[in-house]
Amino acid sequence: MARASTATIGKNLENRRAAILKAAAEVFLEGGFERACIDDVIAKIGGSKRTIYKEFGNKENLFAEIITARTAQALAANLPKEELDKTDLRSALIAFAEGFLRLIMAPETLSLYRVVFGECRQFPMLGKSFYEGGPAQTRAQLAQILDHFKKRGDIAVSDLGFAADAFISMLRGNHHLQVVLGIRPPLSRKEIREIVEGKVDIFLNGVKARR
Amino acid sequence: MARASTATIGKNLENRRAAILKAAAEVFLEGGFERACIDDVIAKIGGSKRTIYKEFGNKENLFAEIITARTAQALAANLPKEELDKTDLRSALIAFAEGFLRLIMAPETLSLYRVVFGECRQFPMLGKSFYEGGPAQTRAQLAQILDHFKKRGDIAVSDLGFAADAFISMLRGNHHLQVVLGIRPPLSRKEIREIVEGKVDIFLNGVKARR
DNA sequence: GTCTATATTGCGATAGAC
DNA sequence: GTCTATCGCAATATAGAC
Repeated sequence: MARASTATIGKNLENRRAAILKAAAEVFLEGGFERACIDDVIAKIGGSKRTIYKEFGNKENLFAEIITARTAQALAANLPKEELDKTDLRSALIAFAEGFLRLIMAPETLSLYRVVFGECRQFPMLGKSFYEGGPAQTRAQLAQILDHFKKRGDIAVSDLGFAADAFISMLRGNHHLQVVLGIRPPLSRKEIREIVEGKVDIFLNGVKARR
Repeated sequence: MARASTATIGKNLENRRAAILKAAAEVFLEGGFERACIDDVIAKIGGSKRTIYKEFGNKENLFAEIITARTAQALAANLPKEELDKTDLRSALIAFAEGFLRLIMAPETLSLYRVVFGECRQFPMLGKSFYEGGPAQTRAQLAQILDHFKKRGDIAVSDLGFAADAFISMLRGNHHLQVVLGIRPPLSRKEIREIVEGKVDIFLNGVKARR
């Protein structure tokens, strides 16, 4: 669109590549692949389209690099490994759950969700790399935590992968759906804390009345 | 793209409008708004683009009509209302859950998910109408079911909306995520049945060992 | 059919590393 | 000074809304 006025032009190749990736991520994550345009990337950082094409070949490659990089980054920003020996099951689940909800409520994660969902049909590798880099890792981490407490005798179910799946998806909840869809703002830390306690209790004890 | 050879041309305006909506739905749900093109709609049903623009004004209106219609349709195809008096809590939840999973695993529902997620940022009303027409209805239905059994004393939690949310999102699970992302095929009826039983048991009893 | 948007390329000019 | 990446800008080509 408009020319860049005070453009940040990278001095050498490393800076340049990084600047391109950063600006392009903003453009692609805002509107998805088709709506994104190379001129808008240039408008953000200045310079020549030629450089982008020399470095990435075409629009698809640039897009793919951005999505995989973002997925990996979300992974890295993931939940801190607690010392499980010093805590109990309920506290461990609460800590895990709060970290997870904060992660999926972050604006960058939300954009990633929208774009990957919207583009996974046209770019099948996106769905795969997103799932492997994100949800699969989260599930594996939680399964480990559950395993720790199962060995202690705190957990009664046999299939921990299944239980981890159940808990994680329960945590996402309609809240996450609403936030992704843009019909309510991301949950605050306080709201997260309240929701997490309720869900952990359901996960641990169920809703059935004890007779 | 290519011309339609044996095109189904509607005789009157009603037929024509319906034919346009049907063909356009396929085009829009396959690739989202930007990738969809009016020429592809015409290629499916024949006739002139002028008719489409006369009837719907522009691409956005056509898109919006399709999405709201599809959401309403998904709602209509929703879970059958059981006679709750003749069954028990566990059976009622299983029946509800199987209906829900079959619904969200249907190809048309999956396409709707992808497109609405991908476009909700650019068309905020999409997110709202989708949520209100789909997940909100489902949640309300389940809350009613839970209320019935709570009055019977079968359920111990107080916030039934919260519990309904927890159960529904637990049902979606990573399976739904994987299917939407295209990294595994939709669950068969048999797989649904097995998964549902496990999740219902977690929802009712929790995973914690009873001491 | 008209007109705009945009991916992609071509090429001479330039600027910083050495 | 050379070298090389990048720039700036124009040109091509095609798609697609209307």
